[in-house]
Amino acid sequence: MSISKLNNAPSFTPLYGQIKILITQSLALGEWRPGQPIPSEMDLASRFNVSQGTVRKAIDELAGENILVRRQGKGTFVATHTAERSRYRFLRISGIKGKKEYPINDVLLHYKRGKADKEIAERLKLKRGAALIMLLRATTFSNKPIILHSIYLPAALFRGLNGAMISSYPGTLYSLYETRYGIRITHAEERLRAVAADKTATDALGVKPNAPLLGIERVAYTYGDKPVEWRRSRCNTDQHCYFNKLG
Amino acid sequence: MSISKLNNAPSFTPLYGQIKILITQSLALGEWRPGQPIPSEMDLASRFNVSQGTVRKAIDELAGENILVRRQGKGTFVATHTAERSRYRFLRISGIKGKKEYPINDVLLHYKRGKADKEIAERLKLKRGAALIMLLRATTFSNKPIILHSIYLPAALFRGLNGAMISSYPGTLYSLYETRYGIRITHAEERLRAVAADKTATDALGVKPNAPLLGIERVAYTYGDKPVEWRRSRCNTDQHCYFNKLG
DNA sequence: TAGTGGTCTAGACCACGTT
DNA sequence: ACGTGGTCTAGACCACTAG
Repeated sequence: MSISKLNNAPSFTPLYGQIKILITQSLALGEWRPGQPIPSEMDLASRFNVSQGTVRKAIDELAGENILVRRQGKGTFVATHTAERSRYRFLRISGIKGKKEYPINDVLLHYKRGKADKEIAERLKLKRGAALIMLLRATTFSNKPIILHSIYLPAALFRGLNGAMISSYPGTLYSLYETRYGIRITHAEERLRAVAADKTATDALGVKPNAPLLGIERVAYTYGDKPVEWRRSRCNTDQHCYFNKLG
Repeated sequence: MSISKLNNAPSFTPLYGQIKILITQSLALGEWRPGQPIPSEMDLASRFNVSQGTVRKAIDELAGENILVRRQGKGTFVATHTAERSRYRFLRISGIKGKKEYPINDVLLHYKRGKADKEIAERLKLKRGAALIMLLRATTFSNKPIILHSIYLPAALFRGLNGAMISSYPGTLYSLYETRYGIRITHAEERLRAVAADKTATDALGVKPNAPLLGIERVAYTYGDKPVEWRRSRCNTDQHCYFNKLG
């Protein structure tokens, strides 16, 4: 009834914060899988010897971070990239006009293996020269290639991954990471700039040389702020743009 | 003790949601001013005839939306753009290298009045031809102009605003809206794309013609999703970029 | 009908800032 | 010492889903 009694010291961590950490650990260890329900609030309360209200506050925060999803009357579930709903969490580009629904697809253009240079090693917190998987991929709207992605993955985390697996997989890439490798992307950081189209981009996107493109660098993380993927994307913003809300 | 009893109907609004609306109304009407404290949770609880916990939940959400700011031991305050802390809430551009602190300033280049064309009228929910104030403004980092803003304001909301007021004001533009006109920007939506530099941009930013620039369109809102400002910005991203977190 | 999350209450106690 | 927000509890009742 009071882990907090062990914690009168300088840095005070509330009970619900400790519960949050315990729940996150169970998630990271795979005790509860994406898409599956976690135990009810009452069950967790008795398991951790706290009140339902304390568990509730921990779950509230995890739900706010899109780690868990609450469904009234049904239970609390581990968030998953498989749900169609979450497609736009990590795809902030959409069409500029009207609200037509575009069919969105991804095409794998190139697959190879290589080693981390200084920049990628820094971003992914790897050692320089660590083995990487490198993908070149295009996102199409209405079958027109709009975004070109150069994607870099630590080979150690994705053993056995190959081009055929990616091409044949029906969902998003993050859904593949989750279902095939148990790696759930929880959050990401992006840096945007305007760049001139290079040859790779003109070929893949069908734009003129030096056309202005929206350049996006992204580091994607899993539980515990562990970086898992780095990508550099270039987007043709003639008919599409990047949406953002400032709160 | 139960406004909610009036509300067994199809759409159910919890008590704390109603309290949230009441608090927001007091804010919009100026009963509590930016930077000032609102009444304590206990005071509000007795004022609204609900428990402290219900007021607490309402305030929690408003604090999550950056409408209010909690300070333990001191009270709950109306958020303000005057605080240095909030400078970066609406400025997502920063330097690319190291973590040097750049002196950031704004320069007014041009001031005029005009009428709303179709696009601006739509964005600001005005009638076509409504009176506007138009600003051309540059944001400088280390005294170098990096971002050029074309800003459009409904003249009806900013009576008497002129170039001298803006140039002599020491804080951010949103701080000026707040202190001089009682209009607090609460949130905004942005659309980003890559564009080629036009003459206005080459002159103000010192880049080559057709250089790729990051184009940002923003609609800024006050309480009740009321649009108050529209701006189109162009940013030189050679040494700076736009940061974003995806949750 | 039973089980889940969602709301609301009342009260105790803690952490923080000010007086 | 006092008042503020922050945490935690225990219990009642509501809303939603499913068998």
